[in-house]
Amino acid sequence: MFYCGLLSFFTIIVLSDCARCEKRQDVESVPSYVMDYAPMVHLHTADAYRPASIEEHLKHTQPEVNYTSVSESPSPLTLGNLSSLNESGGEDVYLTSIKNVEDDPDWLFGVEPNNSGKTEGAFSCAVIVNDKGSGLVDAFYMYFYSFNFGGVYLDFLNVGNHVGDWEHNMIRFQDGVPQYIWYSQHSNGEAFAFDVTEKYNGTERPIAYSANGTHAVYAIDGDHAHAIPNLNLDNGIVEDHSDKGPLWDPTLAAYYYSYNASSETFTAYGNDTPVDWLYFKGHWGDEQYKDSNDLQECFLDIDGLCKYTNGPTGPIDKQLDREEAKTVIEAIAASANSGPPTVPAHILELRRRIPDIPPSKTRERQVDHKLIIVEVYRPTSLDFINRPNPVEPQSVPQKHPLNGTPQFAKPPSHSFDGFLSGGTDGEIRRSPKRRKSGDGKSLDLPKLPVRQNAKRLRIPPTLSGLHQPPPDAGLLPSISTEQLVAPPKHGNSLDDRPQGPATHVSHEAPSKRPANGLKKARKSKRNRWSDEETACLLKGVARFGIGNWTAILKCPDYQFDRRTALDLKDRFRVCRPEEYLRTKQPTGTNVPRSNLDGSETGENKSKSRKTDRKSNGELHELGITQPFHQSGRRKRHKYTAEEDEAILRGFEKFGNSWAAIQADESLQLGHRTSTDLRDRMRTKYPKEYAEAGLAPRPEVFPKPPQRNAEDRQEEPSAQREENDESQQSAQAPTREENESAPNRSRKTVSAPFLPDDNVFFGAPFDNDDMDTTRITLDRDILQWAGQTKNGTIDPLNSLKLPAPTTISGFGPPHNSGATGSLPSVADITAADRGYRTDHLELPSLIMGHFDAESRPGQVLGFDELLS
DNA sequence: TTTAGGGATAGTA
DNA sequence: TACTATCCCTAAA
Repeated sequence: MFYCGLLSFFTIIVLSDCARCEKRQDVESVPSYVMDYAPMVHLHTADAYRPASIEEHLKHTQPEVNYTSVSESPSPLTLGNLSSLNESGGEDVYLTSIKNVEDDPDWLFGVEPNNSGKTEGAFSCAVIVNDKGSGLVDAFYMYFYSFNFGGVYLDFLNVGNHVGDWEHNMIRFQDGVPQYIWYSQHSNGEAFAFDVTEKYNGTERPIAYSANGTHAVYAIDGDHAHAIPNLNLDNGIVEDHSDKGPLWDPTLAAYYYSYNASSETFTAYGNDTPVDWLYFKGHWGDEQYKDSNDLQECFLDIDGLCKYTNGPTGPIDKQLDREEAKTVIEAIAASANSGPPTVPAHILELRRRIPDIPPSKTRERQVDHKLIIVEVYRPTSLDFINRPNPVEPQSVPQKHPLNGTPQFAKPPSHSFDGFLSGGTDGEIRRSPKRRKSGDGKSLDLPKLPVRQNAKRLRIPPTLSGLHQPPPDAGLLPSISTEQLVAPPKHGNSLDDRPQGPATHVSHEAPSKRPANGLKKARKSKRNRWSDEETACLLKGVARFGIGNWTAILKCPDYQFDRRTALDLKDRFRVCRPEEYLRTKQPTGTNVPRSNLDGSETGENKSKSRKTDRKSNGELHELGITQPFHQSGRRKRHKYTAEEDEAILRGFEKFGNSWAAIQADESLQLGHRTSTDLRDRMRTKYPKEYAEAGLAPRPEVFPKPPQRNAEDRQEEPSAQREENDESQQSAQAPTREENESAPNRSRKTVSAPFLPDDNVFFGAPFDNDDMDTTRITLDRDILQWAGQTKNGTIDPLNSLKLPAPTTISGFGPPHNSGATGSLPSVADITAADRGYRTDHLELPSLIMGHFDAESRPGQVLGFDELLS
């Protein structure tokens, strides 16, 4: 922190390195294996509530007992004096938000991890090491968030929100070797043999998935059934959702302690690390709001189904000295045979009022002087842990859910040591269902379940490539008359897409068409956003996050009128300027929704028309009650001169071994990914990149060539210079160059451009006539293609494209007859890549490489086109 | 596991 | 609206 403060003007590289310095200084005494095996946490992409500064949290809360401020509390409250509150009420103290939490104060949202995974400036993790002797060490990785959003159940029930949220992983080591790992989930959790868990990027560090809003920690991503605290519903009704969102490395901004269980004392590893706060016995958030509180909503007035619940207690209450296996197993076994079941009153009440709620599935037991609720039917925790893999049969080799690597193939052979006795936010809830193996005291841990949707559809080899425009597809004339529209200069935008299959022949009156068959470009008319479209956009952003424009655009739930992803972004920027700007602000800053109510005051004043901005009230009317969250995209970081220099040096040293460049410590590029480095090299040093035999990035949509000197003269000189430079440095290599380029595994074949004096399809036309838009093909075209083989062209064998049946003039091609359905190459592609399922897109005709002597009316083979 | 190819989005003019 | 830089996804080696 000290160094960061002094050198704040330094670059990201330095800051990043500083983060490592901090870590090293603070953890010198921490057992190395505690660091080496520390979890990496995938936050949920859509989660608005990120890890938060433990210290900062205190600045925005005040201690209350029974909804009344504690008069004798120290001021200010700090991590160094927090435990003094134990004198004022102990467990009854609630650190209560000073401001209305529904005004979305900044601190509630925590801090987005930076590129290094660090919550910059926010210590949001406490690592607590309990050395139990005889080589047995439990390491707790406590994660702190300032707010827990309980989620919406049954589509209408928002319950379980609370200020403050502590979750954790615990790893049990034997002689420095990790044996088991525990993931805390609500009032319970799961344990796995350490070896079977997913690891981070080639390291030994296990991955933990933090659920959206609740921050429950899971071993795999995807959906996870769980229970509303104190209420059990059928499996699947209530779910946590986790995904591979931003990576958080909790160790980069953490406090480190050892814990002596016999004396119940904490000792900091770092000299300046505050310790006192760990002894605080109270709650880290507000006490459950009373029914009379405007913020509180209890479903059917049932106390167990309230929107806001108590804030949690802290690390000291997480049972830091967990029991040995035998004790726990015996205790649970005993629990299964004791007493009649007791259904909590609020569940009975709910059931009485809602008859179709499933019958009671809980039983309460006293175990180790604690009340536990046993879930009779729903498999959770122990049941889950101790059965063989519940998802995949044992005989089926396990595959990695994402890349097929058999990381989880190891059979579950580890015995369960039963450190499950703790790790709860309150009472312990366990299932009596369990399967013992061996002597009944040792229980097998399962393999991790494989994500249900892990299978990835593949494109059949013969059609592979159809999902991407063939590099030379531009040689073929457009086959869609509806696309024969001279586009704007760079008409590659998605709003050029027709809404239906594009192979349909236009029925437009011929008189409206110029003689060359091309429609004149329509003057772009302003396409105003309708209220319906705007509502769709806002709902889409609430659902997919700021930045997932394409996902919103493609979602069939939302209707847009010829919009592009860019349009969506621009519109959102107009409707909610401050929230959009939040994406551009430094990590960790949040614009509270209270400042987004449409009023234009102070710094929030926006240029956008007030009528276009959407107030909180309007959002509420759309059912949007939560702040918009970010997409999982990393924040952009401009490359510094130092980085560029280092990349160039690295490239000279390692060539295109980007991973080696990244890993070279002397280059200080570890904060960029290897692909980032490739991208930057490709962008910044196209010449060097190309000279090394690497294919420059092809134009996504080839621009029309400069046809003659006149055109060039009209071009602004600066632009021309730029083009000249880029042509020299980044121009696609010629075929010869391609063939001579060494060590190139993939080559880019660029569409050849017509020399200046060539004739274009026999008809003169100006720039406006040139079609640079994508052709959008209906998937039926493939069937058509299959039917259109003749002696000259086999489209599927050449470009896998239908060839035009005529090239005379530019009238509608004779391809309108095929309307049958092709099952699904498009679907396969779309399903695989998340694209629309009804179209395939190809670049359209730009400048055909036609010889002036080509004969109108003749079908040319692809080879002829190339020749 | 790494790189290549190229699409998507952010940011700016 | 246009354009580039950066980030991202995925096929292929």
